[in-house]
Amino acid sequence: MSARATTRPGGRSARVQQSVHQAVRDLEAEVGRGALTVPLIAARAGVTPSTVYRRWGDLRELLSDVAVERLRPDAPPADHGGLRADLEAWTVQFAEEMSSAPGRTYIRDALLGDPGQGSAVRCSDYAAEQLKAIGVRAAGRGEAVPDLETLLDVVVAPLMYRILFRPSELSQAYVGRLVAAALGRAGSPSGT
Amino acid sequence: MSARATTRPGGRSARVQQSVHQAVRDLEAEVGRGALTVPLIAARAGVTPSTVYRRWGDLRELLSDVAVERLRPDAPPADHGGLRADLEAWTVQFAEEMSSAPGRTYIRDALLGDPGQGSAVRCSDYAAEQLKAIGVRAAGRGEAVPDLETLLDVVVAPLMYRILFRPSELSQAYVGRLVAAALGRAGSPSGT
DNA sequence: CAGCCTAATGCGAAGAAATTGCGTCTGCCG
DNA sequence: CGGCAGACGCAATTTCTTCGCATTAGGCTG
Repeated sequence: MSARATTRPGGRSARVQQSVHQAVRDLEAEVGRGALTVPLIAARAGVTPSTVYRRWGDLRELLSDVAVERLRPDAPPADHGGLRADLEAWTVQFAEEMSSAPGRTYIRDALLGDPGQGSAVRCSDYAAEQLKAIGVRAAGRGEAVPDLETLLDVVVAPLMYRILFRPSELSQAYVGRLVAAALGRAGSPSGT
Repeated sequence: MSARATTRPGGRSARVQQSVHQAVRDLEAEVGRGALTVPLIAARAGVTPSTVYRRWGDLRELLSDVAVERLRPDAPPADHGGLRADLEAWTVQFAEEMSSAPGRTYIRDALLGDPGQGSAVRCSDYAAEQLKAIGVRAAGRGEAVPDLETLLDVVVAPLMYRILFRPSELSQAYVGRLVAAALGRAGSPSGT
């Protein structure tokens, strides 16, 4: 599950976590991701390596923790006045962010670092929350809304599959087809 | 791209590669995946650690290489006399293999161990080849065959997304719905 | 078939990273 | 105000990683 904020903000643990996270982000930009090591990060954060090892276990879990933070949406999905427009805009932005070089790195870090897959679940939940918000808003307008599971299957899953397994271009036309396919199934339940 | 067989079978390089791969498989079963280290593997394989580092770079790439081998299909998809039956059987088997504990481990190793994503592409190609074989056979029977890209989007992608990001149960009913969705789109092109 | 030539491996040392025990300190709670 | 549990710093030890150099295997040419 990686390290979450266990103590209140202002406590020492919280300060250490924040400091280490910041050190990772800084060093990622300065020396590149490949050159990151625990001792290096610890030195920048002003803590000893053993602290990092005890809190996060190893470098991968720490990077996973940081990556999840970066993948967290910073705002609710933009409102374009209609389900199709909202969904298209969100999907385009999502595809661009995730298929970019940094995006791919964050996804891989998030997936790789956490043995219990907790990080991966959180990533999926982020997308699900955004889609759900779009759906709720559309339902408020009286529109027929596709099932959340269907959206994940038809829109998110193909995008992520191509990003992870087939590093090719994701054309806007392709993204449009995914959205169209999702809307064509409005209301049809999927489930697991 | 990891290390491939560069010399002919029987050469020393080939022997070393085979020996190291075998050591990984053996030790994975004996001490568990988490306890694997390069020096340990090298000792078992009868080579020096530096040889492993030179050929594979690091432990992750080596594990990625081995994982891809294990994910390679060992036989063409079974023939059940019809497209739907073939597709359903293949999908069920694929889902079972990939969602099992070892399957998930191999996928993660293959996916995340290779910086160039060459391993991931190979994994995707394996599935694509199997699906293509099913399609060719069905076309020979005169059946309408779904586009390969559509199959990847509608069947493979959702399965892999759930396996990687949402470690929940993959019910046979869910697999059946995926196949049904794919057949419902027979012939409609997708593309990238 | 003999001998060269490239590339991969073995070996060993040096440097870096990971792990662990123990003492200290912070900050929460009675 | 004082105790207590958990987290951190420090330092020694172990293990992993990298690198230069010598050696050898195997392919290739004459």
